[in-house]
Amino acid sequence: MTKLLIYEDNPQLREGLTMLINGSEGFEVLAAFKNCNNVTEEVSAWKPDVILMDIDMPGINGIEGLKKIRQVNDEVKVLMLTVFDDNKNVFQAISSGANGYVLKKTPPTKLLEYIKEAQSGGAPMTASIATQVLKMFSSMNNEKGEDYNLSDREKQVLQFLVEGYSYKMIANEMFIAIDTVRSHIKKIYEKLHVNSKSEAVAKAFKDKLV
Amino acid sequence: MTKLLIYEDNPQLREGLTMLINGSEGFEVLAAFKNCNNVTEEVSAWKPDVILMDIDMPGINGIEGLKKIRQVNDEVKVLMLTVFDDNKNVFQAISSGANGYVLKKTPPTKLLEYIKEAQSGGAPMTASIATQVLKMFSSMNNEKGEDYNLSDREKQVLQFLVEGYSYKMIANEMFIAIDTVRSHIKKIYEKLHVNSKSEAVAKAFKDKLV
DNA sequence: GGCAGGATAACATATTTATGCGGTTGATTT
DNA sequence: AAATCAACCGCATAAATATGTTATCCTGCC
Repeated sequence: MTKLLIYEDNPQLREGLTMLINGSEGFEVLAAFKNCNNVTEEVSAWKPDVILMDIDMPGINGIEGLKKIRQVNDEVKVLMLTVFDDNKNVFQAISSGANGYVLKKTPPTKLLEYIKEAQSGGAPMTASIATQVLKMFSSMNNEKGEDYNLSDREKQVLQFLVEGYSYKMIANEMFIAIDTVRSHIKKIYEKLHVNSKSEAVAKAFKDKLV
Repeated sequence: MTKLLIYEDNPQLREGLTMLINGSEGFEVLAAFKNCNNVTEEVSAWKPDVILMDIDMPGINGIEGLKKIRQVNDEVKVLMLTVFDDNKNVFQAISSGANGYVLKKTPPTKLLEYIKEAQSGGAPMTASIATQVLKMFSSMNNEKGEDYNLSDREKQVLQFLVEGYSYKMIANEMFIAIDTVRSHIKKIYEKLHVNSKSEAVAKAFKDKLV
């Protein structure tokens, strides 16, 4: 038996969801609320398996509600419900620990599937949402432009620079003379087209060499 | 009619997939290949709607195959097939432009659904994969952990440091004495708990202060 | 009115860094 | 056998950086 809580400000939809789910084999709605004012206490008291959370609610919205829940409970599965596949909300919800993200227009049978999927550890998403997630993901990955072909040793040295080591410390760590460290670093600067330690560090971060 | 290409090195699975899909209403396998050696030409020649791409193949693997495809075609939907939900591969595939990612053990009817979903612009993912994607997503968004409450002026100075400016240059840019720059930087180091320029720069990148 | 804190500035000093030059060794390629 | 190149090391010097102490001015706050 899958036990649910529902948070949805629209009375019709709230009733509709409750009826639908209670009328289905293996599901039970413990309670349905019209706002998140007492979400922390309610979740603690009812101990549901899955929570349906509307995103667009007056007062405490769904994202904030989700955050409140996650402060006290990392186990319960939270399925976000929304009308639009709005980029910003999707991102926020996901990074706040939502387990799934589905549009309200999802057909009833599909919704029940999604709930089951969420409960069993999946991450149900409406197709349009999933696509967005992948897009965001791939857009933030700059596939490390240049290579600069640093030698192995030079890469090691750069690594130490990034970690804030001085020449002396690097020499110690690598069991070589400080002058050799200098040589390596000079070479690194040439290859990276920079002329100071901090520029090299910045470039290492920007170009994801580290 | 959904037209497909299949890339799969295992002969049994390749045949099995082909039979399954050709035996289903509305699907047609244009061709099935055992490696990606000529993937670019093949895709250009056959113009499929969807490509099923095995990840683990000898020679050119599925990820590299995908990249080759994306060099010449951004439209075709590519569905990655894999045995394991291996973290590294998932990330690579997604950021290389895969449209979906499903496990080989997916039941036939489900697979056909996924193909349809991919074709219509969705992003079909096996539950375990979707969960991983969400995890990666939320872990990489550490919404600027600390604040260090740098003053406005200090933030400006840090910005210049990150961009590789020397004290002298910063003094010039900000119309203040070099000793004042020193003062600011000393304060910044205290607040960031570091004691060198490059450490400050590294921290600025890590904590997304810039 | 006093107090805290940010922004400004000067002075001194030790350390680190950047850059130049030179060199040896050993592995790989041609 | 000659050439190339990464890795190693030394010396010298100028510039930049790190650290300390001190002090003024202004603004917001109780």
